Amino acid sequence: MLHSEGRNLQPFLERLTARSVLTREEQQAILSLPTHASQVHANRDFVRLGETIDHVSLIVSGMVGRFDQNSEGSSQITAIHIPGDMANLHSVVQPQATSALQALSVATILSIPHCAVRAATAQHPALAEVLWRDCMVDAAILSQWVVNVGRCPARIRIAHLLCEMAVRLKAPIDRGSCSFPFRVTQMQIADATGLTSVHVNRILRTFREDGLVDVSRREVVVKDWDELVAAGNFDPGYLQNDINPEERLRIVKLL
Amino acid sequence: MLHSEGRNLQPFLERLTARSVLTREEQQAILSLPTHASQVHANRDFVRLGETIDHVSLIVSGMVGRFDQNSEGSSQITAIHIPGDMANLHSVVQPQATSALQALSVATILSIPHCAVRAATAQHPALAEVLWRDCMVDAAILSQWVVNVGRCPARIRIAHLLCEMAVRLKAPIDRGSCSFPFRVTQMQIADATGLTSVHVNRILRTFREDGLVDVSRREVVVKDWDELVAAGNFDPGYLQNDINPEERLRIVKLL
DNA sequence: CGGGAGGTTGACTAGCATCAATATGGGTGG
DNA sequence: CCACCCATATTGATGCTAGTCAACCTCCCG
Repeated sequence: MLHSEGRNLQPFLERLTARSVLTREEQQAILSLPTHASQVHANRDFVRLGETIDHVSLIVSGMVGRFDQNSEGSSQITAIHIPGDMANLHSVVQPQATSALQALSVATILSIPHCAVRAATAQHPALAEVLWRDCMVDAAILSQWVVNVGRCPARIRIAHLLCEMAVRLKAPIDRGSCSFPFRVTQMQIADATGLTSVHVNRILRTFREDGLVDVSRREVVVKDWDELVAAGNFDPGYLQNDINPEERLRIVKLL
Repeated sequence: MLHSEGRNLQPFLERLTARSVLTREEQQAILSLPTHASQVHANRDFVRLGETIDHVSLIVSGMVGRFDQNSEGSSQITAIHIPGDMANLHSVVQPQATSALQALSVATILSIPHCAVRAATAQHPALAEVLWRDCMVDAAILSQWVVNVGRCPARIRIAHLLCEMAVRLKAPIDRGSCSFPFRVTQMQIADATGLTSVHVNRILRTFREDGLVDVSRREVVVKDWDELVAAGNFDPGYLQNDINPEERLRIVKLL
């Protein structure tokens, strides 16, 4: 447990200010939140289902999956969180976990006590709305996920996932190609898309053979971004990643 | 457009106070929200995808589906809202609709302007957290839905949907049986579960033949609740419908 | 250098989609 | 009040997508 300086919260603040307008005081309140850093290992819950927790987890490095499972025990990843994401911001208003959290590969997280977040929102009411808003973007992603899993064949589901991750990770596209680190197993892709790892493997092979994208254990190399977007029926609007400054919301009026 | 008295907001207030502690003033602020009533017809969007809206929609009677669709046009219902639900509460912080809303059969809704909701949260900061919390329950339902659609065979998906609706509608269980109004078509069930209407029809037949549950055009008659719960792997915890008063949350401190 | 997790491939199967034909029933106009 | 009509429900036949089971490979780590 290391104590960390406020600069570690900068990515989270940037996430918030990309979508909402914050005053200098509100920004300072975010940056002043107390944190302590820790490492979490892959394949081990650091938040267990049903557990009541008293802190939120900001991801600094690595990726974290939100895991649910059916009664037969087969698991489904319902969200993938990347650095800058608050993996369980919703726990501020709903402390009893309805899903488990697990790193997809080794990850660094910053824990922030609920009470600190609550104190900040009590002092700066607009922050509650900013955080609420952030949660609703996650919900929009989740909603899109239901459509993918419910109404798309495997090829589209996987292509869509790869597109979503590229956009969220802001992988720069250079002459139709891009690449980004993606340290997940095929089994984890299967859990995210509601498929089996065997089938994921076969689809990834066709992607490779078609010159669309190479997915290895450590990274994704997109060979033809436009084709991948087409293969995944991908429309990035729901990610709300490209909001112009003038469209950013301010709910409680500025003084 | 009829102007309606505050008592119409009572079901919504009850929904909120079931999970959160509100002061008398905060309760009054909810009940004083300005509304106007309207009817919406089945199979016609009353909120269109991408539209920017300036009001939220409280459902008074009937049921409303949140519709998404993939690029081939096949639609997926990502949420079913019942009377007392605010179908698009999230639009307060995210006015651009990422899903369409459509009544499943004729429904009555109360529209409430965003500005009124924002004014209420500005005056009573705790309300923002109460509303945020309500949105997060919807998100938990959505998350459960991904698991169902992604990891369960058709029989389980449909049984789970029926169980969820029974619990949310608070259908009383009498000697292992219960029934509740459910005016939806088999096609709508198919859209909710990510199946085809043909397959839904076949599964419903087996339910009838097995003496589990009768689903007609207008209502659901559960013959054997325990068996239906077993068939749907249903655990109602995620609905947070049974929170004891002492567990209700208050985030911003009471004076 | 050995072990184990994860990747790859094949053979076979099952569940659900698709297409198509017919039945039903509730709502409407005459 | 009846007849008609359209949306919905029902049923059958067939095919495809993805699951299952199983064997083997490969790479990474200790």
